[in-house]
Formats: sequence, C-alpha cells, structure tokens
Amino acid sequence: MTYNFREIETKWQKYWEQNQTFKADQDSDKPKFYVLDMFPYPSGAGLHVGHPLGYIASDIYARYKRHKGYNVLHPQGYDSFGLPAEQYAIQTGQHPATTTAKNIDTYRRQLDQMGFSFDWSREVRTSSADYYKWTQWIFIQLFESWYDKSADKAMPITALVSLFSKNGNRDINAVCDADTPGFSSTQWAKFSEKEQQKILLKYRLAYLAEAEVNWCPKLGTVLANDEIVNGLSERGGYPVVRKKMTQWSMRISAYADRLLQGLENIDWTDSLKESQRNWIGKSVGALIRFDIVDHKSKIEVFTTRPDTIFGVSFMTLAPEHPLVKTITTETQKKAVEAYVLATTKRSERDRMSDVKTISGVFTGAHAVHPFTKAPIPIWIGDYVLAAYGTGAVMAVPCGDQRDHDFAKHFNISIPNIFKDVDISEAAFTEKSKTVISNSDFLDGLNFKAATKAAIDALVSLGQGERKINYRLRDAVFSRQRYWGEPFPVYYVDGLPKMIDIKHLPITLPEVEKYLPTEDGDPPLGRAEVWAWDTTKRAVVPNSKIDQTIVFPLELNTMPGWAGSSWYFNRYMDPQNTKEFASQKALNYWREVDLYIGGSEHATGHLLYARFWQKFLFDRGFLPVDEFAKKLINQGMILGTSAFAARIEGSNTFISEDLIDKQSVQYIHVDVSFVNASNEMDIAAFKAWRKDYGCAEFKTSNDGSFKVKREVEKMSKSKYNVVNPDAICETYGADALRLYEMFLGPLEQYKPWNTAGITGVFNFLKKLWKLYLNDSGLRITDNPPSKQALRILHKTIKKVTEDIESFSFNTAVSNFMIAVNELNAQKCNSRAVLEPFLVLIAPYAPHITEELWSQLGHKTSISSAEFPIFDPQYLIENSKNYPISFNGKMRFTLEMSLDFTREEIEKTVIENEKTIAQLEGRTPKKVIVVQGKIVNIVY
RNA sequence: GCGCACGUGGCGGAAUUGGUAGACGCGCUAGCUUGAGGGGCUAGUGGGAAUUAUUCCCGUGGAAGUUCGAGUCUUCUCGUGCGCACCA
Repeated sequence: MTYNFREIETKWQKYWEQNQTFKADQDSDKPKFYVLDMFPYPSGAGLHVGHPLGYIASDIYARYKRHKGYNVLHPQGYDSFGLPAEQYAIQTGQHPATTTAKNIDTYRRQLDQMGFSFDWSREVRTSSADYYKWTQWIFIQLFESWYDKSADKAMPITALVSLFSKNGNRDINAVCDADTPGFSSTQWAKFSEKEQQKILLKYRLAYLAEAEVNWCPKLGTVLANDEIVNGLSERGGYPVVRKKMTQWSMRISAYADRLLQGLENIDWTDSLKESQRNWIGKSVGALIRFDIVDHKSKIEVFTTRPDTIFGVSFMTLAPEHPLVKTITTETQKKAVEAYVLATTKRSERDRMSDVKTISGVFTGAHAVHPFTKAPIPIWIGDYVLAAYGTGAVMAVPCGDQRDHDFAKHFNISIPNIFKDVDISEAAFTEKSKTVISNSDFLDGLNFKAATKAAIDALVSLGQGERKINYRLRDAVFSRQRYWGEPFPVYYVDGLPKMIDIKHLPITLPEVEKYLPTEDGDPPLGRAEVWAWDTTKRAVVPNSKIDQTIVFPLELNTMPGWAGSSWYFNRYMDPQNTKEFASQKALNYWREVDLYIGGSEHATGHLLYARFWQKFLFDRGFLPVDEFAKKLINQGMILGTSAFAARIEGSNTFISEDLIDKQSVQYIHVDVSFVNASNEMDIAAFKAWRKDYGCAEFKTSNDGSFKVKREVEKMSKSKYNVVNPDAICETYGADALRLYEMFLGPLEQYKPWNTAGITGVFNFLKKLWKLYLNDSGLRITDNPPSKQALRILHKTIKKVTEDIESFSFNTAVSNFMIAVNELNAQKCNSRAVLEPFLVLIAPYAPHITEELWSQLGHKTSISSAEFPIFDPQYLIENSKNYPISFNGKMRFTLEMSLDFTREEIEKTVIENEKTIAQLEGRTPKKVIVVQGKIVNIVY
C-alpha cells in the first residue's frame, strides 16, 4: 500500500464534515478552550502559502487541546466589508456582495483542502445583515453612553441627564469635548430640546462633531490615523490632507489609560504592547496658563518639564492655533498671515518629511511669565502641532533641542537654568541629571522635586495644574463608502436620532453606482430608498422626506474596524437573534484563550477591539474586559522574487552572471519560470510578457539565462506568489501543514522555498511505511522493546514541551528524529506506534486518521482524548529510565537515556562520597557530561 | 532621534535556558541500486592543519567583562528588521 495522500485527504475531510467532528458544544462539563484566528478579508486573489501559517498553528493547538480533553471553540469567518471589494465594484459595476460571496467560496475551498478543524456552523460574516444588526446595536449603545471619570467607566446617558437636572454639569467629572460650557440645573431645564441634545453630543461615546479629519481625495473618504502610513493612505498609497468635516467619532480617548493599564494583565508580545503604548502615548506633566499682555485670553500650554519654567524665553503657537488671529499685532499681521497661508498649503506629508528646516514668525504679542511677570514674546512655528496637547508650547531653549534650534535660528535669548551645564551648543535634556539654578524657589532642586514645587506654585496662583496628556485621538467613525455597515441614524432638524433597536438591522440600500456622488456625498446619497419613516418605522424612498414624519438617513457607513471589533464574541453564540450573544454563552466561553494573527493590526484592530470590549464590559454586556488572554503574532512568509536584468535603454536582457559594468534595470519575473538554479525559461517569459516578445537575450556559455533572486513580501504584483492549491496537489495538505511549521519559528519572518518540502514529504512516506507495507498492516501486539519505549517517551516529552511553547518547528523535527529511530529499531509494536500516532495527529491530521482507522479503530482520532499528554503518564510509564533527572545534578539527555535511574543515583552518590572524602567538603554542584565528571562547584 | 526585536554553516534553522555549538531538513559530494515523470538506499558535509582505530587548533557580527565554563548573562560597538516620530 502506498501513501495516496489525495485519496486519504478527501476521504477524511468528508468524514469530518459529515460527522461534525469539530462542532463545539456549549453544554459540556469539560474545561473550555477558545482558539481564534484573525478572520480574513476575502480578497479576489485567494490565499497564498503565507496566509494559512497562523491558521495551521492555531489548528494544531486546537486539535492538541481536544486530545488533552478540552472543549475547544475554534471558529472561522470573514471580515467581508471593505475597500477592495468596493473598488472592484466601482470598476466593474458588480455588486460588492456578489464578488464578496464569490471570494468567500474560493477561500472556503482553499481552507477546507488544508484540513482545518474549524467549527463552520459558527461562521460569521461582517457584511451579513444578521451580523451587522449587532454592530449597529453596539453603535447605539455607544451613543447612549458617556464616560464617568469618577467611576472610571462608561455609564448610560440617562444617568447623565438626571445628574444634569439635579446639579447641572459643574460637579460632573466626565470625558467630553473641550468646548463644553458649564451650566446649572436651572439652566439645563431652560435649554430647548435641541440645545440639550447638542450638549449631550459632547458627552456621548459615539458622537457627531466637526473635526479635522484625514481626507483622502483619491479614495473619496476620511481615514483613521492608523490607516495612514507616512502621510499616505495605507490602501493605495494616495495623499491625505487635513479637512474640517462633520463626522461620527468614537471617544476612545476616554479609555486611554485603561487601555494602557489593561496591557499589564494580558499575555501579548512585548513589541505589540510597546506599539500600543507608543500609540496611546501617555505623558505626564502640567497644563500652564500664561496671561497675554493687553489681552483677555490666556495661552494654555502642556509641558512635561514644568521644572524648567524659569527657562522660558518665548512661546510658540501652532499656525492653526485659534489665538493666532486675535493676538497678532498690526505691524506683524502681514508676515503672520503669509506664514499661516504657506503652512496650510503644505501637505501633511511635506511637513513631516521636511523636519530640518526651521520656520516661524513673531506675532508681536507677549505673554506674561507667571512668576517673574516678565514679558515673553509669542511666536508661531510649524514645529508645533495643532493636534497634540494644546497646540502651543512654552519654549525652553536650554532644555529642549527644538526650542534651542528655533531660538538660535531667530536669535532669541537662551537663558541657562541648569547648574554647571554648558548649553551654548545644544539643549540639556537629561532629566535624571538635572539640577535647577537661576530659578528663584526652584534653585538646587532635582527634576522630580522641582516639578512638584513648580506645579504646586502654579496651582496656588490658579495658573496651572498637573495634567496627563495622551497622543491617542478619538477615532473618526464615518466613511464615505458604500460597502460598510449603515448607521442606524436619521436626522431631525440636523440632529442625529437613533433608530429603535427593535427595527434593526437597517440594511444597505441598492444604489446604481458605487462611486461617491458628484458633489462629494457618500454613495448612499444615490440610493432612492433611503429615508426613515417614523410612523411606519421603516426605510422608505427619499422622495417622501417631509421633515415631519419622514426624515433623511445617515449617508456615511461605518469603517472596516467596526465589524472586527467584536466578532470574537459573536462566535460564542452566532445564531442568536435576540442578543449579540446570550449571557450563558458569554459566561461559558468568556474570552479568547489563544489569538493568532499578524502584528500589522497592533494599533488598529487590536486597539479598537480592546476598546469595545471594555465598553461592553462597563455596560454589563460582557463578563471580561480583555478579549484575548494570549496573543501570538505569526511572522510573514516572504516570497523569493526573481528579476531579469535588462541593459538600460535597450531591449536586451542579460544573464545575471554576465553583468559586468553595464547599468541594468531589473524586471520582476514570474517565479514559476525560474528553476532552483535560478535559470529562467526564456520562451515562457516571452509568452508571458508579450511586450518583451522581440527582446534579445544574452545567455551564459552553457545557454542558460540566470536571474537575480531577492526576498520580498509575497504579493501578486511581485509575481512571487506560491499557491497552496498547487502544493496540496503535489504533496498533500499534511505535507504543506508540516512544512509551514517546519520552516521556522512561528513569530519569525521567513522566506518560502518550495524545494525544501521534500523533507517533510519523505517523513510522511516513512511514517506510512512504519505502519503499512506492501502486504498491509505490519503492526503486532508484541510487547515493545525498551529502546522503542524510550523513543516514544522522549518524543512525548519533547513534543509536549514544544507545543506548549509554540515551537512547532522543533516539534516537527522531533517527529522526524523519532520516525528514523523507530525505523532503525524495526519497531512494530502497537503499544508504541499507537500513542506515537496521537502525537502527530494535530500536525498531520489526514494521514494519522487513515493509519488510526487501519489500526482498527472505529472512531476518529481527532475527537478522541488521550492520557499521554498528562505529565503523570510519563512519570508512570518511564520509571525504569528517567527522561530527565532533576535532582541535585543535571545530566545530558543522552546520559539519562543510557542509564537507569538506579545507575544514575548510584553514580551520583558515589561521586559525591569520593569527592567529599578527597576534598573534605561537600560540593554544591557536580557537573557531569556524558557520564564523566567535568567539574565540581563548591 | 526614541522604543522593540534580532544577528549561529551554502540555505531554513536547533541548542535541555549558563554545560560536547551546528540537532532536523534543504542543498552539495561520493558510492550502490534502475524506480524510469518530481527516484530509493548508504556514507560524508562549519573552517583549518597534520594524519586516517584518529588527533589538534580556530569558530555563534565585533570588542571587553562576569564565570570552572558564555551562542546564551553584563557593558560598549557595528549591522538588519519593525513600530512611533518636530509628541513639547
């Protein structure tokens, strides 16, 4: 019998499906374990070999946990709203739902052929109305909530309203807009309904506000900060400009500190936590208010160095700062206006890339130093960002390099307030070595003491207070797109109203074209049926809008991260029509125990999801406030691109080994035309790229044409994509699974090289032969040899350690070693080979299922529990030959396998005795390598 | 600039967490076998030197340190990747 992987794999995939082997049962007395992958966006290109890496790892872990006796939830679904499907729809006119459904079919087929143990009965799709009904529901909850800083949690907005009517808002410690006015309970009662609603919007966690947003003209939509990379859109790489727009926002800033604190309690990688900490950007300092000479307003600045207050020699405002207009003196007006105009013209990207040029202008106005009362010139400079802090800084040129540069450039004085430090060339920024001088009551103090003293003094003057500032901004939640969740919102007299939960979902209307309309409105502006009838409580045609009964609906849709911010909770109870998930299901499954996905989501999905989780927890909808206990970032699998060299300015290609001094251009070549020796098939290349059909080729002496290789991200546009379908076809899913794991550590970035797969393929063939030969099963019920048992037990120990530490690569190596050793031992004992199969089952499920059934088992290996992973099993079964010995001394593994426990103990005791007698003292540690004492430590 | 991660053969990568560096696989070399579409088996494979039951020296980006002992710990330095970036 030969190893016919194709037959075996289809057979068992069908078996698992028919028997619902992987259906997770909520009513179980087993302990639960929730293993989750980041669900994919179903793109038109299908999967390449890099995509399933994380799914294979999580699948192995899920299968392992089932063998260990856990009730495992291992679901999968699709993040199916998003830009690419919409871009495709704009180009082709096809409905995004159609292309999305088609792509999902492809994904499903590709996933199925790899033998994943997903519980597909729990599949979710963010674009299905059954699902986004609950996304809309969560949005309404956010709208109906505010953040109470005293309780440090979100509260229902009704509670806020009753507080307002009791005491107004003066005693309320809430996270709200900066321009919220103060009012008393009587004032509140006198406000009109509209005025009250406007004020409440300043408190809601989902709120509508005019804000500076990142507008991408090319994509015709706004983008969140995490969707912009180096001033360009993440998708497409188009320029992004700042624009004032009225948009829905999420008050994630309210959760800044808890998002930071929460990182302490979850097992995520340091680099990922660091990314999130960076993104949240907490800095501790003070808010200081400076009076302005001959002016009523004050300038507020945020600083982390209030200790340097006596070093202030000027102030700098961001060009966009509102005070710029009012404080500028007549004589400086022209210069200031010209400067402000020049900076607004520069794009965000220009401003970011050009950080070395110092520019600024004097306003003519002066601020007043809070202690010395000396006048301080107020400048404008574009090194100050409007979006951070208060958009204004107190400049201390001796203590901040940027201020130092600015002062030098404009010849502003640089007073020195540091003891025994030379600041003529550069600012002195080392907080820990700071000793203040020339600073009145702060003289002689260090950073910490001076900071405290300065803030205390400012507080007593009423000119400042302690303040924590965050870089994290509220997240813009509106997108001018079609293919996203519609808002459950209609507008009465310009104010948003939520549609009652009873009437959800509000489903996407049909539109003719998916482009934004000519006047820049979102595509939903084209929908003919898109108005809310408040009596019928239904979506009706726009033509019926009368502003008394029928009102316009929100035209924007929600961003891509809306649906992905809570899907892990939906898997717990995916068919529920009454709630997003039942309390029973939520309390049983609680949180994700192991989450696997890419690190590119560090400041997007993973931050937003934590935010929503904490919010839903606050409002009592969830039992835990962190959704994923442990998270692993799988590294990317890179492609090995091939490049043909073309002599510049000609149509002649030259073999890589012939390039001497010619200047050449490199052109991507499809990797399928290139063999392992980097030789390209010229005919295939010509047929592929018709435009190079008549090109000349300078080949090597042996007639071959060599190409250059380089490792890059795997992508269609780089022609270096390896399709898993082809691998499954030639080597099978088990070989693909093993090889992806064998390639290297899960977290690491590593290049794909198909050639190496023969190694694991041979392993599978050897494994097969270990159980079956030409005449059939070669397993006997004879008792196993001691050596064979040792091999088994050693492998159990190693592989269990490997999987618990997610070292899947070394686990595969250990299987290979074991198969070779069992082969050498000519082992055919059932007592060894049955448990051995169990070890491999999570990694190569199809071949192990087949061999398991060949061994005469009637039930699936995948659904069975085994005691071999229990630490007690090894202790019981390897009594005669300790797998490891953790006594006073440590021995190499080889030694522990070569000697029995009695022998080892004897040696140790004898050696100790001898040494003690010889030296007259007792050794602390005796180092034994290969049975020989190499050193003694006292 | 700040932060995080990493640096081991021709390649992907191991190393019991401070104890024989290079496991396992690819590739390569030699021999056997002829399966004949991608083979199978055996042996060898870090570098160098003398010599073949082998032996010796060097070797984990570089320099120093701790230690009986360092790929592993500490400091400095060089290089690569990622994140943030005029963040006050």
